[in-house]
Amino acid sequence: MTSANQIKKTGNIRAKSKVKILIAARTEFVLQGYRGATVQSIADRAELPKANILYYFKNKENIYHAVLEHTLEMWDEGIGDIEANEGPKVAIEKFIAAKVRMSFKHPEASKIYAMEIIQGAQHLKDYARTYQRQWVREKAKLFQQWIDSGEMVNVDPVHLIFLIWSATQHYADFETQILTIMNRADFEEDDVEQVIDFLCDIILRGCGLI
Amino acid sequence: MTSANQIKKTGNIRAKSKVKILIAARTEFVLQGYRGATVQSIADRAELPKANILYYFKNKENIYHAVLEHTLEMWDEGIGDIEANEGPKVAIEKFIAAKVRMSFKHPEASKIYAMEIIQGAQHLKDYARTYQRQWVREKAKLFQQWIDSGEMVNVDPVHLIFLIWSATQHYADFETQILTIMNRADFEEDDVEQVIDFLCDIILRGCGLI
DNA sequence: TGGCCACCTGACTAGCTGGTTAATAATAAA
DNA sequence: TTTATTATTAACCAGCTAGTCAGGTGGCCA
Repeated sequence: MTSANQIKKTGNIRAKSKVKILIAARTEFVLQGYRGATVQSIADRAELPKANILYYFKNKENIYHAVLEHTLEMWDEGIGDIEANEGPKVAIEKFIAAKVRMSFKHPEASKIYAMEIIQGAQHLKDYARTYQRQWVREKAKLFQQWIDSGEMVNVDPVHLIFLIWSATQHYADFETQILTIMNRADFEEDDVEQVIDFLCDIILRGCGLI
Repeated sequence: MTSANQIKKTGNIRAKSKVKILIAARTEFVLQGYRGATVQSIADRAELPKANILYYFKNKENIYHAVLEHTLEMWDEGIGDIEANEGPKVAIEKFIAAKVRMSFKHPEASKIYAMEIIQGAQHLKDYARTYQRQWVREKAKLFQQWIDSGEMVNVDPVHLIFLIWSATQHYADFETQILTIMNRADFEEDDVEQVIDFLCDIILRGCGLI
Protein backbone atom coordinates (compact mmCIF):
# COMPACT_ATOMS: atom_id res chain seq x y z
CA MET A 1 0.00 0.00 0.00
CA THR A 2 1.41 3.32 -1.02
CA SER A 3 1.72 6.26 1.29
CA ALA A 4 -0.95 8.05 -0.69
CA ASN A 5 -3.39 5.21 -0.13
CA GLN A 6 -2.56 5.21 3.56
CA ILE A 7 -3.41 8.86 3.85
CA LYS A 8 -6.56 8.31 1.87
CA LYS A 9 -7.66 5.41 4.07
CA THR A 10 -7.10 7.21 7.34
CA GLY A 11 -8.67 10.21 5.74
CA ASN A 12 -11.71 8.10 4.99
CA ILE A 13 -12.18 7.17 8.62
CA ARG A 14 -11.93 10.83 9.56
CA ALA A 15 -14.29 11.87 6.80
CA LYS A 16 -16.85 9.19 7.66
CA SER A 17 -16.85 9.99 11.36
CA LYS A 18 -17.00 13.69 10.68
CA VAL A 19 -20.00 13.40 8.35
CA LYS A 20 -21.78 11.16 10.86
CA ILE A 21 -21.18 13.75 13.56
CA LEU A 22 -22.19 16.65 11.30
CA ILE A 23 -25.51 15.06 10.43
CA ALA A 24 -26.31 14.38 14.07
CA ALA A 25 -25.16 17.87 15.02
CA ARG A 26 -27.29 19.54 12.36
CA THR A 27 -30.40 17.84 13.68
CA GLU A 28 -29.58 18.81 17.25
CA PHE A 29 -28.82 22.41 16.31
CA VAL A 30 -32.10 22.67 14.42
CA LEU A 31 -34.16 21.10 17.19
CA GLN A 32 -32.51 22.79 20.17
CA GLY A 33 -30.63 25.81 18.82
CA TYR A 34 -26.93 26.44 19.29
CA ARG A 35 -26.91 26.62 23.07
CA GLY A 36 -29.61 24.00 23.51
CA ALA A 37 -27.71 21.41 21.52
CA THR A 38 -25.14 19.97 23.91
CA VAL A 39 -22.05 18.07 22.88
CA GLN A 40 -23.53 15.17 24.85
CA SER A 41 -26.82 15.27 22.91
CA ILE A 42 -24.92 15.34 19.62
CA ALA A 43 -22.85 12.39 20.82
CA ASP A 44 -25.98 10.46 21.81
CA ARG A 45 -27.59 11.07 18.42
CA ALA A 46 -24.40 10.07 16.59
CA GLU A 47 -24.08 7.05 18.90
CA LEU A 48 -20.53 7.96 19.85
CA PRO A 49 -18.91 8.89 23.15
CA LYS A 50 -18.75 12.59 23.82
CA ALA A 51 -14.96 12.63 23.92
CA ASN A 52 -14.91 11.16 20.42
CA ILE A 53 -16.84 14.15 19.12
CA LEU A 54 -14.29 16.48 20.66
CA TYR A 55 -11.50 14.39 19.21
CA TYR A 56 -12.68 15.20 15.68
CA PHE A 57 -13.78 18.78 16.34
CA LYS A 58 -11.81 20.98 18.69
CA ASN A 59 -14.89 22.47 20.29
CA LYS A 60 -18.61 23.07 19.93
CA GLU A 61 -18.33 26.23 17.86
CA ASN A 62 -16.11 24.30 15.47
CA ILE A 63 -18.85 21.72 15.00
CA TYR A 64 -21.34 24.45 14.30
CA HIS A 65 -19.10 26.09 11.74
CA ALA A 66 -18.58 22.77 10.00
CA VAL A 67 -22.32 22.12 9.98
CA LEU A 68 -23.00 25.50 8.39
CA GLU A 69 -20.34 25.00 5.74
CA HIS A 70 -21.40 21.43 4.99
CA THR A 71 -25.01 22.56 4.72
CA LEU A 72 -24.41 25.60 2.54
CA GLU A 73 -22.27 23.58 0.17
CA MET A 74 -24.94 20.94 -0.22
CA TRP A 75 -27.65 23.55 -0.67
CA ASP A 76 -25.78 25.59 -3.25
CA GLU A 77 -25.01 22.47 -5.27
CA GLY A 78 -28.67 21.47 -5.41
CA ILE A 79 -30.04 24.92 -6.29
CA GLY A 80 -28.59 25.16 -9.74
CA ASP A 81 -28.71 28.66 -11.13
CA ILE A 82 -30.63 31.16 -13.19
CA GLU A 83 -29.36 30.76 -16.73
CA ALA A 84 -29.15 33.71 -19.07
CA ASN A 85 -29.57 31.92 -22.37
CA GLU A 86 -32.93 30.26 -21.70
CA GLY A 87 -35.14 33.30 -21.45
CA PRO A 88 -36.97 34.42 -18.32
CA LYS A 89 -39.79 31.88 -18.34
CA VAL A 90 -37.68 28.73 -18.42
CA ALA A 91 -35.03 30.23 -16.15
CA ILE A 92 -37.49 31.16 -13.43
CA GLU A 93 -39.35 27.86 -13.77
CA LYS A 94 -36.17 25.86 -13.36
CA PHE A 95 -35.03 27.93 -10.44
CA ILE A 96 -38.32 27.65 -8.57
CA ALA A 97 -38.49 23.91 -9.19
CA ALA A 98 -34.96 23.34 -7.92
CA LYS A 99 -35.54 25.40 -4.79
CA VAL A 100 -38.84 23.72 -3.97
CA ARG A 101 -37.36 20.25 -4.47
CA MET A 102 -34.45 21.11 -2.21
CA SER A 103 -36.80 22.49 0.42
CA PHE A 104 -38.80 19.29 0.54
CA LYS A 105 -35.72 17.05 0.36
CA HIS A 106 -33.51 18.85 2.88
CA PRO A 107 -35.69 20.93 5.16
CA GLU A 108 -33.06 20.83 7.91
CA ALA A 109 -30.54 22.54 5.67
CA SER A 110 -32.92 25.42 5.07
CA LYS A 111 -33.92 25.53 8.72
CA ILE A 112 -30.44 25.84 10.17
CA TYR A 113 -29.70 28.54 7.65
CA ALA A 114 -32.90 30.38 8.53
CA MET A 115 -32.17 30.20 12.25
CA GLU A 116 -28.72 31.59 11.70
CA ILE A 117 -30.09 34.56 9.72
CA ILE A 118 -32.93 35.25 12.15
CA GLN A 119 -30.49 35.38 15.06
CA GLY A 120 -28.39 37.97 13.27
CA ALA A 121 -26.22 35.91 10.90
CA GLN A 122 -23.13 36.24 13.09
CA HIS A 123 -21.49 33.33 11.29
CA LEU A 124 -22.80 34.15 7.80
CA LYS A 125 -22.33 37.91 7.42
CA ASP A 126 -19.28 37.41 5.23
CA TYR A 127 -21.09 34.86 3.09
CA ALA A 128 -23.96 37.25 2.50
CA ARG A 129 -21.71 40.26 2.02
CA THR A 130 -19.56 38.67 -0.65
CA TYR A 131 -21.01 35.61 -2.31
CA GLN A 132 -24.76 36.25 -2.03
CA ARG A 133 -24.64 39.98 -2.73
CA GLN A 134 -22.66 39.31 -5.87
CA TRP A 135 -25.03 36.57 -6.97
CA VAL A 136 -28.10 38.77 -6.46
CA ARG A 137 -26.50 41.63 -8.38
CA GLU A 138 -25.70 39.40 -11.34
CA LYS A 139 -29.15 37.89 -11.50
CA ALA A 140 -30.85 41.23 -10.97
CA LYS A 141 -28.93 42.60 -13.93
CA LEU A 142 -30.11 39.64 -15.99
CA PHE A 143 -33.75 40.25 -15.03
CA GLN A 144 -33.31 43.93 -15.84
CA GLN A 145 -32.17 43.03 -19.35
CA TRP A 146 -35.24 40.89 -19.84
CA ILE A 147 -37.38 43.77 -18.57
CA ASP A 148 -35.64 46.29 -20.83
CA SER A 149 -36.10 44.06 -23.85
CA GLY A 150 -39.78 43.72 -23.04
CA GLU A 151 -39.58 40.00 -22.31
CA MET A 152 -41.08 40.47 -18.89
CA VAL A 153 -43.05 43.06 -16.97
CA ASN A 154 -41.25 45.79 -15.02
CA VAL A 155 -40.88 44.42 -11.49
CA ASP A 156 -38.01 45.07 -9.08
CA PRO A 157 -35.56 42.24 -9.81
CA VAL A 158 -34.02 42.16 -6.32
CA HIS A 159 -37.37 41.89 -4.61
CA LEU A 160 -38.37 39.24 -7.14
CA ILE A 161 -35.41 37.16 -6.00
CA PHE A 162 -36.42 37.68 -2.36
CA LEU A 163 -39.95 36.58 -3.23
CA ILE A 164 -38.78 33.36 -4.84
CA TRP A 165 -36.43 32.63 -1.95
CA SER A 166 -39.07 33.19 0.68
CA ALA A 167 -41.91 31.38 -1.08
CA THR A 168 -39.85 28.27 -1.76
CA GLN A 169 -37.97 27.99 1.52
CA HIS A 170 -41.18 28.53 3.41
CA TYR A 171 -42.07 24.90 2.74
CA ALA A 172 -38.88 23.79 4.48
CA ASP A 173 -38.72 26.25 7.37
CA PHE A 174 -42.42 26.23 8.22
CA GLU A 175 -43.20 22.62 7.34
CA THR A 176 -44.52 21.99 10.85
CA GLN A 177 -47.04 24.80 10.55
CA ILE A 178 -48.02 23.88 7.00
CA LEU A 179 -48.56 20.22 7.83
CA THR A 180 -50.62 21.12 10.88
CA ILE A 181 -52.80 23.56 8.95
CA MET A 182 -53.26 21.11 6.08
CA ASN A 183 -53.99 18.42 8.70
CA ARG A 184 -51.38 16.05 7.35
CA ALA A 185 -48.71 13.92 8.98
CA ASP A 186 -46.19 14.12 6.15
CA PHE A 187 -45.67 15.53 2.70
CA GLU A 188 -45.99 13.24 -0.30
CA GLU A 189 -44.46 13.20 -3.78
CA ASP A 190 -47.48 14.93 -5.29
CA ASP A 191 -47.22 17.84 -2.89
CA VAL A 192 -43.83 18.80 -4.29
CA GLU A 193 -45.08 18.99 -7.87
CA GLN A 194 -48.24 20.77 -6.81
CA VAL A 195 -46.26 23.46 -5.02
CA ILE A 196 -43.95 23.86 -8.01
CA ASP A 197 -46.94 24.21 -10.32
CA PHE A 198 -48.64 26.70 -8.03
CA LEU A 199 -45.59 28.90 -7.53
CA CYS A 200 -44.57 28.83 -11.21
CA ASP A 201 -48.11 29.65 -12.23
CA ILE A 202 -48.57 32.63 -9.96
CA ILE A 203 -45.06 34.06 -10.16
CA LEU A 204 -44.73 33.68 -13.94
CA ARG A 205 -48.11 35.33 -14.42
CA GLY A 206 -47.02 37.95 -11.92
CA CYS A 207 -44.03 38.63 -14.16
CA GLY A 208 -46.19 38.75 -17.26
CA LEU A 209 -44.73 35.54 -18.62
CA ILE A 210 -47.95 33.57 -19.04
CA MET B 1 -58.73 55.16 47.80
CA THR B 2 -61.15 52.44 46.96
CA SER B 3 -60.35 48.78 46.98
CA ALA B 4 -60.69 48.71 43.20
CA ASN B 5 -58.11 51.44 42.84
CA GLN B 6 -55.82 49.59 45.20
CA ILE B 7 -55.98 46.48 43.12
CA LYS B 8 -55.43 48.53 40.00
CA LYS B 9 -52.39 50.28 41.44
CA THR B 10 -50.63 47.15 42.64
CA GLY B 11 -51.68 45.62 39.37
CA ASN B 12 -49.94 48.46 37.59
CA ILE B 13 -46.61 47.78 39.24
CA ARG B 14 -46.91 44.11 38.36
CA ALA B 15 -48.00 44.87 34.82
CA LYS B 16 -45.25 47.43 34.26
CA SER B 17 -42.52 45.16 35.57
CA LYS B 18 -43.87 42.23 33.62
CA VAL B 19 -43.96 44.12 30.32
CA LYS B 20 -40.45 45.43 30.91
CA ILE B 21 -39.25 41.88 31.52
CA LEU B 22 -41.17 40.49 28.54
CA ILE B 23 -39.62 42.98 26.14
CA ALA B 24 -36.13 42.22 27.40
CA ALA B 25 -36.86 38.50 27.30
CA ARG B 26 -38.18 38.61 23.74
CA THR B 27 -34.99 40.23 22.52
CA GLU B 28 -32.85 37.70 24.36
CA PHE B 29 -34.88 34.75 23.09
CA VAL B 30 -34.60 36.01 19.51
CA LEU B 31 -30.87 36.71 19.75
CA GLN B 32 -29.84 33.62 21.72
CA GLY B 33 -32.66 31.10 21.37
CA TYR B 34 -34.53 29.56 24.29
CA ARG B 35 -31.59 27.81 25.90
CA GLY B 36 -29.11 30.49 25.00
CA ALA B 37 -31.13 33.20 26.69
CA THR B 38 -30.34 32.92 30.40
CA VAL B 39 -32.42 34.36 33.19
CA GLN B 40 -29.34 36.40 34.05
CA SER B 41 -29.06 37.83 30.52
CA ILE B 42 -32.75 38.74 30.56
CA ALA B 43 -32.25 40.39 33.95
CA ASP B 44 -29.25 42.35 32.67
CA ARG B 45 -31.19 43.57 29.65
CA ALA B 46 -34.17 44.54 31.80
CA GLU B 47 -31.78 46.17 34.33
CA LEU B 48 -33.21 44.20 37.22
CA PRO B 49 -31.71 41.64 39.57
CA LYS B 50 -32.20 38.06 38.48
CA ALA B 51 -34.26 37.19 41.54
CA ASN B 52 -36.71 39.91 40.64
CA ILE B 53 -37.38 38.27 37.28
CA LEU B 54 -38.15 35.02 39.05
CA TYR B 55 -40.38 36.84 41.49
CA TYR B 56 -42.70 37.89 38.66
CA PHE B 57 -42.40 34.71 36.59
CA LYS B 58 -42.17 31.35 38.32
CA ASN B 59 -39.50 30.05 35.97
CA LYS B 60 -37.85 30.49 32.59
CA GLU B 61 -40.40 28.48 30.63
CA ASN B 62 -43.08 30.69 32.11
CA ILE B 63 -41.31 33.77 30.76
CA TYR B 64 -41.12 32.17 27.33
CA HIS B 65 -44.81 31.29 27.32
CA ALA B 66 -45.70 34.82 28.32
CA VAL B 67 -43.47 36.23 25.57
CA LEU B 68 -45.13 34.04 22.96
CA GLU B 69 -48.62 35.00 24.11
CA HIS B 70 -47.78 38.69 24.36
CA THR B 71 -46.24 38.58 20.88
CA LEU B 72 -49.01 36.63 19.14
CA GLU B 73 -51.64 38.92 20.60
CA MET B 74 -49.83 42.01 19.35
CA TRP B 75 -49.26 40.44 15.92
CA ASP B 76 -52.84 39.28 15.42
CA GLU B 77 -54.19 42.70 16.37
CA GLY B 78 -52.02 44.41 13.76
CA ILE B 79 -52.70 42.03 10.91
CA GLY B 80 -56.31 42.88 10.36
CA ASP B 81 -58.16 40.40 8.21
CA ILE B 82 -59.26 39.43 4.73
CA GLU B 83 -62.67 40.94 4.29
CA ALA B 84 -65.32 39.22 2.18
CA ASN B 85 -67.29 42.21 1.05
CA GLU B 86 -64.49 44.17 -0.62
CA GLY B 87 -63.70 41.86 -3.50
CA PRO B 88 -60.42 40.01 -3.98
CA LYS B 89 -58.27 42.89 -5.18
CA VAL B 90 -58.82 45.24 -2.27
CA ALA B 91 -58.88 42.39 0.24
CA ILE B 92 -55.51 41.02 -0.84
CA GLU B 93 -54.01 44.49 -1.12
CA LYS B 94 -55.05 45.41 2.39
CA PHE B 95 -53.83 42.12 3.79
CA ILE B 96 -50.42 42.35 2.14
CA ALA B 97 -50.00 45.96 3.23
CA ALA B 98 -50.88 45.16 6.84
CA LYS B 99 -48.51 42.20 6.98
CA VAL B 100 -45.62 44.09 5.41
CA ARG B 101 -46.10 47.04 7.76
CA MET B 102 -46.15 44.71 10.76
CA SER B 103 -43.02 42.95 9.53
CA PHE B 104 -41.09 46.18 9.30
CA LYS B 105 -42.48 47.56 12.55
CA HIS B 106 -42.13 44.47 14.74
CA PRO B 107 -39.55 42.17 13.20
CA GLU B 108 -38.81 40.58 16.59
CA ALA B 109 -42.39 39.41 16.88
CA SER B 110 -42.18 37.62 13.56
CA LYS B 111 -38.75 36.26 14.37
CA ILE B 112 -39.64 34.64 17.66
CA TYR B 113 -42.66 33.09 16.01
CA ALA B 114 -40.54 31.82 13.13
CA MET B 115 -37.96 30.28 15.45
CA GLU B 116 -40.68 28.53 17.38
CA ILE B 117 -42.13 27.01 14.20
CA ILE B 118 -38.75 26.03 12.76
CA GLN B 119 -37.86 24.20 15.95
CA GLY B 120 -41.06 22.15 15.78
CA ALA B 121 -43.69 24.48 17.26
CA GLN B 122 -43.74 22.62 20.58
CA HIS B 123 -45.46 25.57 22.24
CA LEU B 124 -47.67 26.54 19.30
CA LYS B 125 -49.08 23.25 17.97
CA ASP B 126 -52.44 23.92 19.59
CA TYR B 127 -52.54 27.46 18.22
CA ALA B 128 -51.91 26.20 14.68
CA ARG B 129 -54.24 23.23 15.05
CA THR B 130 -57.23 25.24 16.19
CA TYR B 131 -57.06 28.95 15.52
CA GLN B 132 -54.85 29.10 12.41
CA ARG B 133 -56.28 26.05 10.66
CA GLN B 134 -59.75 27.48 11.08
CA TRP B 135 -58.68 30.88 9.79
CA VAL B 136 -57.02 29.39 6.71
CA ARG B 137 -60.09 27.27 5.93
CA GLU B 138 -62.38 30.27 6.13
CA LYS B 139 -60.21 32.46 3.93
CA ALA B 140 -59.58 29.63 1.46
CA LYS B 141 -63.31 29.20 1.08
CA LEU B 142 -63.63 32.91 0.41
CA PHE B 143 -60.92 32.80 -2.28
CA GLN B 144 -62.62 29.76 -3.82
CA GLN B 145 -65.86 31.72 -4.13
CA TRP B 146 -64.03 34.50 -5.93
CA ILE B 147 -62.45 31.91 -8.22
CA ASP B 148 -65.77 30.20 -8.89
CA SER B 149 -67.43 33.50 -9.72
CA GLY B 150 -64.60 34.28 -12.15
CA GLU B 151 -63.35 37.26 -10.16
CA MET B 152 -59.87 35.78 -9.96
CA VAL B 153 -57.78 33.13 -11.70
CA ASN B 154 -57.87 29.53 -10.48
CA VAL B 155 -54.99 29.25 -8.01
CA ASP B 156 -54.87 27.08 -4.91
CA PRO B 157 -56.19 29.33 -2.14
CA VAL B 158 -54.31 27.62 0.67
CA HIS B 159 -50.98 27.92 -1.09
CA LEU B 160 -51.82 31.52 -1.95
CA ILE B 161 -52.14 32.25 1.75
CA PHE B 162 -48.80 30.54 2.41
CA LEU B 163 -47.25 32.63 -0.35
CA ILE B 164 -48.48 35.88 1.16
CA TRP B 165 -47.36 34.85 4.64
CA SER B 166 -43.89 33.87 3.50
CA ALA B 167 -43.28 36.81 1.18
CA THR B 168 -44.31 39.39 3.77
CA GLN B 169 -42.72 37.91 6.88
CA HIS B 170 -39.51 37.36 4.96
CA TYR B 171 -38.74 41.06 5.42
CA ALA B 172 -38.89 40.62 9.20
CA ASP B 173 -37.24 37.24 9.65
CA PHE B 174 -34.47 37.73 7.09
CA GLU B 175 -33.96 41.45 7.55
CA THR B 176 -30.27 40.90 8.34
CA GLN B 177 -29.71 39.09 5.06
CA ILE B 178 -31.76 41.55 3.03
CA LEU B 179 -29.99 44.57 4.49
CA THR B 180 -26.60 43.00 3.86
CA ILE B 181 -27.44 42.10 0.27
CA MET B 182 -28.91 45.54 -0.39
CA ASN B 183 -25.82 47.02 1.30
CA ARG B 184 -27.86 49.09 3.72
CA ALA B 185 -27.60 49.74 7.45
CA ASP B 186 -31.33 50.14 8.09
CA PHE B 187 -34.67 50.18 6.35
CA GLU B 188 -36.34 53.50 5.67
CA GLU B 189 -39.96 54.59 5.32
CA ASP B 190 -39.82 54.33 1.53
CA ASP B 191 -38.72 50.72 1.64
CA VAL B 192 -41.96 49.68 3.30
CA GLU B 193 -44.13 51.23 0.62
CA GLN B 194 -41.87 49.95 -2.14
CA VAL B 195 -42.18 46.38 -0.85
CA ILE B 196 -45.95 46.73 -0.53
CA ASP B 197 -46.17 48.02 -4.10
CA PHE B 198 -43.94 45.27 -5.43
CA LEU B 199 -45.77 42.42 -3.67
CA CYS B 200 -49.23 43.75 -4.50
CA ASP B 201 -48.21 44.22 -8.12
CA ILE B 202 -46.81 40.76 -8.66
CA ILE B 203 -49.29 38.81 -6.55
CA LEU B 204 -52.37 40.60 -7.84
CA ARG B 205 -51.19 40.08 -11.41
CA GLY B 206 -50.43 36.48 -10.49
CA CYS B 207 -54.04 36.14 -9.40
CA GLY B 208 -55.32 37.76 -12.59
CA LEU B 209 -56.50 40.85 -10.71
CA ILE B 210 -54.58 43.47 -12.68
C1' DT C 1 9.35 -7.88 16.97
C1' DG C 2 8.91 -3.39 18.10
C1' DG C 3 7.95 1.31 17.21
C1' DC C 4 4.84 4.67 15.33
C1' DC C 5 0.64 6.91 14.88
C1' DA C 6 -4.19 7.47 14.28
C1' DC C 7 -8.04 6.42 16.93
C1' DC C 8 -10.77 5.97 21.14
C1' DT C 9 -12.77 6.95 25.75
C1' DG C 10 -13.67 7.00 31.06
C1' DA C 11 -12.91 10.10 34.52
C1' DC C 12 -12.35 14.60 35.90
C1' DT C 13 -12.99 19.80 36.60
C1' DA C 14 -14.02 24.79 36.59
C1' DG C 15 -17.65 27.56 35.68
C1' DC C 16 -22.27 28.56 34.69
C1' DT C 17 -27.46 27.44 35.03
C1' DG C 18 -32.12 27.70 36.86
C1' DG C 19 -34.22 28.07 40.87
C1' DT C 20 -34.78 28.65 46.32
C1' DT C 21 -34.64 30.98 50.52
C1' DA C 22 -34.67 34.09 54.02
C1' DA C 23 -34.15 38.61 55.34
C1' DT C 24 -35.34 43.34 54.28
C1' DA C 25 -37.71 47.44 52.34
C1' DA C 26 -41.72 49.84 50.58
C1' DT C 27 -46.48 50.61 50.49
C1' DA C 28 -51.06 50.81 51.86
C1' DA C 29 -54.95 49.47 55.27
C1' DA C 30 -56.86 49.55 59.68
C1' DT D 1 -49.03 54.02 64.57
C1' DT D 2 -49.57 49.29 63.75
C1' DT D 3 -50.24 45.59 60.67
C1' DA D 4 -50.50 43.07 56.38
C1' DT D 5 -49.25 42.63 51.87
C1' DT D 6 -46.35 43.22 48.15
C1' DA D 7 -41.83 44.09 46.21
C1' DT D 8 -36.87 43.46 46.33
C1' DT D 9 -32.52 41.20 46.47
C1' DA D 10 -28.02 39.00 48.28
C1' DA D 11 -26.46 34.59 49.13
C1' DC D 12 -26.70 30.01 48.23
C1' DC D 13 -26.97 25.25 45.92
C1' DA D 14 -27.47 21.06 43.11
C1' DG D 15 -26.97 19.78 38.52
C1' DC D 16 -25.31 20.32 34.07
C1' DT D 17 -21.87 22.21 30.54
C1' DA D 18 -17.85 22.38 27.52
C1' DG D 19 -13.60 21.01 27.43
C1' DT D 20 -9.13 18.34 29.23
C1' DC D 21 -6.28 14.55 30.01
C1' DA D 22 -4.09 10.41 30.69
C1' DG D 23 -4.22 6.02 29.52
C1' DG D 24 -5.52 3.00 26.49
C1' DT D 25 -6.31 -0.07 21.51
C1' DG D 26 -5.26 -1.70 16.93
C1' DG D 27 -3.20 -1.52 12.40
C1' DC D 28 0.96 -1.00 9.56
C1' DC D 29 5.69 -0.78 8.21
C1' DA D 30 10.81 -1.50 9.00
